[in-house]
Amino acid sequence: MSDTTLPKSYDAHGVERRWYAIWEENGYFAPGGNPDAARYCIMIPPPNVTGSLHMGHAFQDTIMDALIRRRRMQGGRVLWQTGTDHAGIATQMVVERQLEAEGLSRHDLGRDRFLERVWNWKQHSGGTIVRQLRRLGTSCDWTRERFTMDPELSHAVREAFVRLYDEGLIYRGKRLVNWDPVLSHAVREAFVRLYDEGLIYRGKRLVNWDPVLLTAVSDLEVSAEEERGHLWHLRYPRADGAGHVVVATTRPETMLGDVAVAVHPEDDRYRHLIGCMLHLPLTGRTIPVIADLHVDPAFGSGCVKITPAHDFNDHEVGQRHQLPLINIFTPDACINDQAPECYRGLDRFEARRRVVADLEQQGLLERVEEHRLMIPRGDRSKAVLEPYLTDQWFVRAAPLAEEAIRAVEDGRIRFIPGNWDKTYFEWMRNIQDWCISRQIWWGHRIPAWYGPDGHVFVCNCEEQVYELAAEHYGTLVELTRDPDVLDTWFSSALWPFATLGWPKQTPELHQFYPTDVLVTGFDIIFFWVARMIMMGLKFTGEVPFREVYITGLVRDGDGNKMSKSKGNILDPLDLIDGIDLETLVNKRTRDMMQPQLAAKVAQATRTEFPAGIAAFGTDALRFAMAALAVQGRDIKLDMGRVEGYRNFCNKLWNAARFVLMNVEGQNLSGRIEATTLPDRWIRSRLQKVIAALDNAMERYRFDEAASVLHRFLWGEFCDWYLEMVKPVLYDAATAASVKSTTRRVMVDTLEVALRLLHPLMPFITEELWQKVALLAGQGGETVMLAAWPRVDPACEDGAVEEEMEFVMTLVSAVRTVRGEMDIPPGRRLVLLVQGDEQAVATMQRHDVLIGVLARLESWEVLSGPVPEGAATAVVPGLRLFIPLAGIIDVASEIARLEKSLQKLDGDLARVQGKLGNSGFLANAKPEVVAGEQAKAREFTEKRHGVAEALERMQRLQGAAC
RNA sequence: GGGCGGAUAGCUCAGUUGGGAGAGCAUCGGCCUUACAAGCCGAGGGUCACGGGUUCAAACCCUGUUCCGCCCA
Repeated sequence: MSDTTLPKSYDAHGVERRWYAIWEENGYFAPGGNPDAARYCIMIPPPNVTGSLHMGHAFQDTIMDALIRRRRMQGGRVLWQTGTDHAGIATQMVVERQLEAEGLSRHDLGRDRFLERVWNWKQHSGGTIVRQLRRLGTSCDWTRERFTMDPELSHAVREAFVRLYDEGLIYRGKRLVNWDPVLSHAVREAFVRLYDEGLIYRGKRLVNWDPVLLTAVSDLEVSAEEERGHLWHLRYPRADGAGHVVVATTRPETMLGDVAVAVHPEDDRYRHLIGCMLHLPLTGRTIPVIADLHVDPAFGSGCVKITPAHDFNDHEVGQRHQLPLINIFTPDACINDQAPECYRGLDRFEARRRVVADLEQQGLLERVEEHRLMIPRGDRSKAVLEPYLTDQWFVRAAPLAEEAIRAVEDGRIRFIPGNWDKTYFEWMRNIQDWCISRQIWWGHRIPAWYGPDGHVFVCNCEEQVYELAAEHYGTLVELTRDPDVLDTWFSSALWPFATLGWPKQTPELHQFYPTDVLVTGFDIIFFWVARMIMMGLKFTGEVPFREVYITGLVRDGDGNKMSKSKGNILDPLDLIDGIDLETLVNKRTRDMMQPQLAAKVAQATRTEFPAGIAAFGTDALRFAMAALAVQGRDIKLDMGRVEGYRNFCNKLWNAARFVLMNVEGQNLSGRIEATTLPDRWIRSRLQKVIAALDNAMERYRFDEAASVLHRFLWGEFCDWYLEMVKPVLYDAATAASVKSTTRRVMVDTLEVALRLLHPLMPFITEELWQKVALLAGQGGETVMLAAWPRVDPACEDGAVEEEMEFVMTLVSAVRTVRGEMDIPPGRRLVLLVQGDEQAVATMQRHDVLIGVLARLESWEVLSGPVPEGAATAVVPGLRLFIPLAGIIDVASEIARLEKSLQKLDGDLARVQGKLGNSGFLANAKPEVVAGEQAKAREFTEKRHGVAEALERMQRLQGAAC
């Protein structure tokens, strides 16, 4: 047999590398079990190919892996589908940055060669994250790994697009988007009402536009933070010459695109102006004063300039009043030809200065105030976004949302914790159309072509589209393909079924769809979860998952969100492998968006981690994640906890070492007949642990699961059971059969515990299980596929647990006296007892056990008077006296007893108060009353013992004086 | 402005249909007791944010207030 002598402490690193490779090579991650076994499937939220592992992954993937491993051990046919997301903008920017370093732009290469570069990059450097994921021990089926740009998935995406378009659910339209002038493409959620039928459509709407990247961007890619700005108060003269009105704005340059001034219809200051015309300064145009309820009379002057082409609110006002749209910006946010000549070509910020200066010169600038406001910036480019009017493709979301709302209402999908359904309903019931086009190159190109007259052909297949066109025009024509690509979330929305082969009706799709649970953060309920539900229902008729477990965010030790700019990011791998301070500081200050913060970040890092971070190992990190996974709450990462669980790993390691030392080479054959109290006790406790663990896992209470296991293994198995085993095994007088049984119980309990712990701590449990399983009579290649333990009611024994409780209470009482008297553990004590026969008999039964654990010289029933200078303790049924003449510090013993008495008096008063209350006796449940009565007896008995001991001590003190 | 969540030991957090306030870390004291000093044995420490109500009984249920966080407008 293999060498079972274990090193003295657990070395996570070597163990982790070794076992993961073996698991993966042996195909343990693929769905096994027999064909009709219970199915279980989880879809991993596909991480971004350009991404790297962060704490959120460590947290969520730990939870998914624990769920998956447990189901697998239960014999289910289990699939954890994995893969990565192509992350349009992020990936395109990575490659564009590389090109920039070579002095090239994507336009120099052209679309095809650029895409080649991206694929090349993906091939060689992409997917770092899937390698990192393996370090967490995630048991996903890597043979089925998918990428959202795989040919099969692309096919699914086009198929979905065409079907939605054919049903009128996709349209093209102009909308105001948040335009990132750096990114140059339209932000997803445009704030426009549905006024058309058809689920996908194309049109001009306002979207969030990145004027640097020259694309629309989605709300997810926008981060608005409060920044310092100004509020300019401008005067617009009345056309009739009777004075002026004052409007307040944070973006004065947009006045060039104003088409009206709005006031609240009830505002007495301005009611008379409604319908009146104003001169729009600098432009020579005349605009009306209109009344609109959206105006807040309390903000600024109470008059609002309306610029429908450049503001989401104004856009809605404009629609209500049929106002024209005047777009004054080019895509890169310079002033265009719609504005007076002198401003054309100016960058928006330069234009702002010029407009303000010109107004001031004309006496039309009333005043300027300091003002704090939320400025939306593109996540990628950091450019200030502009709401911008562009042609985009949209999905009509409302019709899709109806069924998606119903699915949650009728319980086909359940959120955990449950109150997230409120957030979901709130959003779904006010859902806006989804802008799905992006003006970049990396992504799924929109399957739409335009004929010479602009007619649109939407088709899944390029050959077919020419046939369609030929049919339409009666002759072959040239077609131009739409240059835009789809929002990455469009393909993500199809992930649960596209990865299983849809639109083909594959066996996997039938077996594993709908999936069982989605584990994800609340921050993407809107962007991903809701859309998967809509698309799943639309295309498969079924929900994509039955439960959604929503996790909190992992925050740093101070409760701050982890972010690169704050420099408080922790890499899970650094907790696993450890990292020295300098490397950590470098890592945190490298490639910062705002390099001026580097010094501050470095300083904070040095303060928080003066010695760097120790290596805790994967299992410790995972266990900490589970222990901290409290529902409905963010997680403040407590390094002390992680360290504590590393210690737990070591504790477990040494417990196993001890067991192996005592079991190896011994005869372990024969049936288990748990004869000794500790044996019967630990087996009974084990059943309770199995039940509690199952219960916790079914309720997604990973914190409870972790604490049940921790308490049992450390607090019961190690602290009590293994200590109690020693006298049995080391005493030459113990019968061989008893020793043999104890060895069996010891190794069996450990083996079962390892299986229970495996979903949370896969590595150390595998390493130890390999050494322990055979000794415990368990076969099998890996703990991964060992059977999940079941409760054996025959092993449960309440009487045994009670008896053990008594022994433990007694031992603890002696230890407390020892501790408080500062008596070294090495010194053996004499114990005298006085009490009822039953308690004495129990003591006698466990004579050796008590003697060893309490470190007694001897014990006997007291006959005659209590010896002078004895410390006293009282346990149920017994008074304990420990003669300490000459050692005992009378004063401190008196203090100790007085304190004990005081506490007992308090307890007693409370209990007797209840029992003296007729209301309590009449209304409380009988078992509660009985419980209080028992407590009263116990406290009274104990109080007598303590009071007498106190008197004796006081006499002794008096005699000494 | 609307919605959701939080406030319990020095810190991070549990507390399951209302019935003697818990864990880990930190602190203090005693220990190298032959698995483990990443350990062992003890101890101290809380007006459960604040006010009112329901109840025999409230950390828990209702209500109001304060403070903090997040989402939406």
